Amino acid sequence: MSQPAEKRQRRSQEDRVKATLDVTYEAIVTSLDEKGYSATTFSSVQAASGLSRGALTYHFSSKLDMMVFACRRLLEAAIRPTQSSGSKRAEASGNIAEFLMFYWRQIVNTREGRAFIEILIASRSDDELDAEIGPLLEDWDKEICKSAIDRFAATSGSDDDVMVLWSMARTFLRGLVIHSRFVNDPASLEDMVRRFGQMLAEELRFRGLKH
Amino acid sequence: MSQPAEKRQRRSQEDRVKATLDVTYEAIVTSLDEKGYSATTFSSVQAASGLSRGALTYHFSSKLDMMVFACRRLLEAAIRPTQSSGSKRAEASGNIAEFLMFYWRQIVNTREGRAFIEILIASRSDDELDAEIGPLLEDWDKEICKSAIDRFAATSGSDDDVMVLWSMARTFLRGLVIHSRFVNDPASLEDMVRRFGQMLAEELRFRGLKH
DNA sequence: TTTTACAAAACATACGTTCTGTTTTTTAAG
DNA sequence: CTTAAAAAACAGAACGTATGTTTTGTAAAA
Repeated sequence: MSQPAEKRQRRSQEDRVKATLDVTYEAIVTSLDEKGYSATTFSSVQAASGLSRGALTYHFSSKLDMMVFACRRLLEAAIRPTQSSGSKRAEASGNIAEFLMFYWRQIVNTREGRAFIEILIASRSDDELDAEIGPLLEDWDKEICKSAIDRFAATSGSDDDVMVLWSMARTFLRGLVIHSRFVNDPASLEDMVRRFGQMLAEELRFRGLKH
Repeated sequence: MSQPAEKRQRRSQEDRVKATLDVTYEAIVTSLDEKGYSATTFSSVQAASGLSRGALTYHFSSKLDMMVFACRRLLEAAIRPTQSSGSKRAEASGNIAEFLMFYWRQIVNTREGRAFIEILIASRSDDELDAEIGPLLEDWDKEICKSAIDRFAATSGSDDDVMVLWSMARTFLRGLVIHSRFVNDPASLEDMVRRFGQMLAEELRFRGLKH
């Protein structure tokens, strides 16, 4: 039988694994966002990825393993965009409210953001999951607080205030994902982001910028 | 065999059903809080309630039914305490921040509050659940907004602002339940409640009280 | 005596895991 | 450069368990 020239090319093991893990990650995120944590099964990831059950069980010895893997990548992905061009633009404007809207649209209210919340909620009741990702979350939170201090200054002048205020902002945006259950209009959620942004702007400014 | 005099007394059907449903409700809430939505099964509710499988399946034709029942009661329970003595005391102080702390401690960060969040998150991915409770949530949200207008006034004078601000407060507190995954110390969560209460107090005051 | 309320077993299904093959890449000898 | 053995990557079936639901049987109240 003839086989297409561009297919069946020889790939290194490294490339094969990377491609498989990338596809798997996307499938897990999609499934978490659309079906939730408990309905994110080997079967659902299989269906969303097109991979075989064997491929999944080869790379992940258990569902827990799979979720820890996804969580690690999600944590990385939630740091990277704040160093992107969109972020820089929002930061350059000096407008805290605008930056918060960027954070809502590009980080929290995304497939990845919602998938992350599914894992967070699941870890509340799943002791094994909590034991695995708990330390990761604490470390990540500290890192986020650190980079918040680099980016923001509080009107009070206190760095502790910066950490508390930015933690509050993230807290609020995650709560907004839940609040979406009560309202039909996404615009009203963005109104709340704007409103919170105004309140936050009273307490926080970008470092190195005159107010 | 002798049977205790106080037991085996004749009860009306109505009383029997009420007792069974009350016990079931408490068991569902406990299970939702401690095990999460997906692990809240007929078995787990059975174990937490001491009831038989037959008793549960008699009153609830499906798990969905059971959750809708729990959701209805939770929504009622989330309105009642704001008319309690503790609430009145916090309100009488005229201190918005204090009232928010009351709301956090007595409503959101409770077994019931966390159980409710489990249902909210589950309804994000469960279409059948969403179809059942979606309308309930919208109605309930409107009721909450209404009573917020009765209780609060915005410094801007706008009733819409009252609704938005109090929705934001509830949103923040729900987000705080998620944020508890990142921090070990419950006190730091309460610090955030206080801080948000300060910000809220700039925008909101109790009606009928001079500021 | 009929209906309501409860009890408990039976059932099909879907899950997480384990296992036995097969293909692909790597390693290393000739 | 070829080629055979070894290892890694993948494919898919098999297994035990727990879930939601249905069914059949019993006790209490109307």
